[in-house]
Amino acid sequence: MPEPLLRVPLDRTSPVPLYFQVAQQLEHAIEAGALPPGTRLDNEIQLADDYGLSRPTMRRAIQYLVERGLLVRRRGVGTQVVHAKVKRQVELSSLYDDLTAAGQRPTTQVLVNTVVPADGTVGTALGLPAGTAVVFLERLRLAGGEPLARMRNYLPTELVELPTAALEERGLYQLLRAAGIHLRVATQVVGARAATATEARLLGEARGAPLLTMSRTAYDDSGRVVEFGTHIYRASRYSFEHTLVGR
Amino acid sequence: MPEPLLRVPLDRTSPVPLYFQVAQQLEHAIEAGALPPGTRLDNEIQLADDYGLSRPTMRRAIQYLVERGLLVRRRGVGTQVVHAKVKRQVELSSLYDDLTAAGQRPTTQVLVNTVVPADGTVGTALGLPAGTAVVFLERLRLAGGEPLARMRNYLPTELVELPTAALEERGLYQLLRAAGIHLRVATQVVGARAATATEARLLGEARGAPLLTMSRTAYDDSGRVVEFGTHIYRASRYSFEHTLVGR
DNA sequence: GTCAATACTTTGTAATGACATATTGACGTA
DNA sequence: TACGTCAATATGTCATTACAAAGTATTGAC
Repeated sequence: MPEPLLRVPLDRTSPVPLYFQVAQQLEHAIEAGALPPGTRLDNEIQLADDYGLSRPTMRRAIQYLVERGLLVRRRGVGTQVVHAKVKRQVELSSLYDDLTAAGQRPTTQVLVNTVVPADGTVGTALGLPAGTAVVFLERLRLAGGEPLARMRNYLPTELVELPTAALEERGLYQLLRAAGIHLRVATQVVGARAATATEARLLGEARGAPLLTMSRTAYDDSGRVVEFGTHIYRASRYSFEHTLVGR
Repeated sequence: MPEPLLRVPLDRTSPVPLYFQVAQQLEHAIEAGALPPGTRLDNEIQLADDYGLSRPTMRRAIQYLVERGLLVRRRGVGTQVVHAKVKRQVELSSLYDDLTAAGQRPTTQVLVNTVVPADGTVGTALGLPAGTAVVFLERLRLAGGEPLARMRNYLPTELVELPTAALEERGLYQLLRAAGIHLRVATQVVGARAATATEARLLGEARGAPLLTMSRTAYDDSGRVVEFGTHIYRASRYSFEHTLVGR
């Protein structure tokens, strides 16, 4: 199958790496339907030649798309398009970011912003002895005027200043980033349970209504625990969606 | 910080790639605590030299661990250990595999194994016109003798033979793999809702009890839809756990 | 005509060399 | 002392080359 892709020439003066330029061009071609699922790409030597690149650079571009689930490669066979559109890799993002990306314009009510002694669960999650003072946030997140989630976060006190006004304007992760804290890894658990009376009232659901629960521990560049959160979402208005890539 | 790691020499005759051997050694050292979070590794040139490898190979080993969230690199600074233990990357696995890996010994009851016409939802998910005949499976998964999930799967008829006896012995994904079908990409949505009376009875929960829901569309090597499933899990006994890696 | 050995294609792994760029810290000067 | 500059250090990008291994197709023998 020939590839008469009209290609934008690469910009070697750009700070954007060549492999990334190529990967993006391919990704656009796939998303635009120019390379429908099942298409076999030329072999990497040929492609490298077409683009005027070396084979490692071309491989790197292809590898990037393989890892994102757009392409599949098999030795002796070739490279094929698997999937036209990837929702977005599971990534370390916040609810605020997700909603903003979806054009939802989220708002936040800060219910609690104080310092409390850590209980056992919070202590172990943050790697601090129980009883240590930690920042405790409780926030209500709304989208389109409707309550969506109640979020509870615990952070080490010395980490960053979090004024309530700022938290009503921006997401927690945005504020952390602005403070030069780079989140790198997180472990999270997603489950479900029934709403208590208080939770139901807050979220505008019936008592006993099913809620999605998510608890997350997020780590820094340097391995420090930055944040531990336990959140509840209205199951009627929210779900977690992502793309998995195998092998 | 020096690195007097006692290293197993690399096996150049092994079919296991050198970069992977190195990555595993580092991973073990990190998990064993020999390289606690925050440790700065030697620079990659030094490391390559220590192992007797070229820089690209050493880079590849490090890169692998960076992508899994164990290490962090910053240009001009160096490579640091972030996190000692990674739960397990979010991967394209089946409930059966997950339970087996956790040592739970799952069992399966096949409730329905038949061919039905696809309704609208199933049709669009599988990319077939509504009304097309598709294989319909309904299975009850138990762990430790207790019901855990009810799973409904829809598959194209021509894909593979799925005898009920085989489905009681093995997981669906195992059977697909055995038939030479390589799952590559999947998109899934995790939510929650209340159990209907029938569902509650089947799973041994009270009516209205919160359930975790997961629907997944899984794709082949070549981009074909292999399977569409809508599953419900007892929230009291199951949750989704994974590690996210940022940036 | 069938089956097995072989050749070819394509990706996978690895080494070597070169230059670019971000970061830190030290040094020197105002 | 404060600030800017520069050097040292580390990772990031890219090219070139060679060989290994897997999968497919072809060819040849029986």
